[in-house]
Amino acid sequence: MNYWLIKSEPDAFSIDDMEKAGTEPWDGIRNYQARNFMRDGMEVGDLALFYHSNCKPPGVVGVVKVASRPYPDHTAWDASAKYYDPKSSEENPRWIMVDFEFVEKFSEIVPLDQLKVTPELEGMLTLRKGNRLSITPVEEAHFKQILDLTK
DNA sequence: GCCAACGTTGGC
DNA sequence: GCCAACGTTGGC
Repeated sequence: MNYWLIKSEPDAFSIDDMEKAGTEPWDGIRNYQARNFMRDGMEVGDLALFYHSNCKPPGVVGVVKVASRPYPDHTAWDASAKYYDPKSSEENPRWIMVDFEFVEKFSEIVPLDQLKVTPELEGMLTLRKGNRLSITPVEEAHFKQILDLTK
C-alpha cells in the first residue's frame, strides 16, 4: 500500500468533477518522474490526496483511489489532442496513465498555508520549494496527518 | 501578471 | 556531454 498526492487545476478538473465522474482516466501526464511513479510505484487500491493547484487557495481537497493498473495514454497518439506526442506510438507507448476513483471530498479544503505550518509534515515533497511534480509519493505518516487536519 | 524553479530541447 | 534558450508550473 502506497500513498500519493496528485495535483489538478480546479478550473480544468476539480474534486467536484472527480466526484461526478466517479472514475476518471488520468491522462496527459508528460513528465518522466511522474510517469515512473505511476509505472513503478502505483498499485490498485493505493490512496491519493487530491490537490487543487493554481487557484485560491491551493490545498488538499479530498481523497481518491488508484482504480487500475497503468496502461498506455492513447491521447499521446492523437495529433489533434492537447497532449499529443509524436514520439509516442501504439507499438512503443512513451506515456501511461491510471484510473482514479473518487473516495472522499473534505468538508473544507486543507490549505497549503496550513500544510506549511504543520511541523509533522516537514520534509513533504509537495511542500519543497520549486516542486512542480503533478504526482508525488506521500509518506504514510504524512498522509494520515493530513487526514487528521480535516477533523 | 510576475517570476523562481525546474524540465526539455537542440546546437555544438 | 555541455549548456543556453526556451517552455511550463504554480505560488504569490
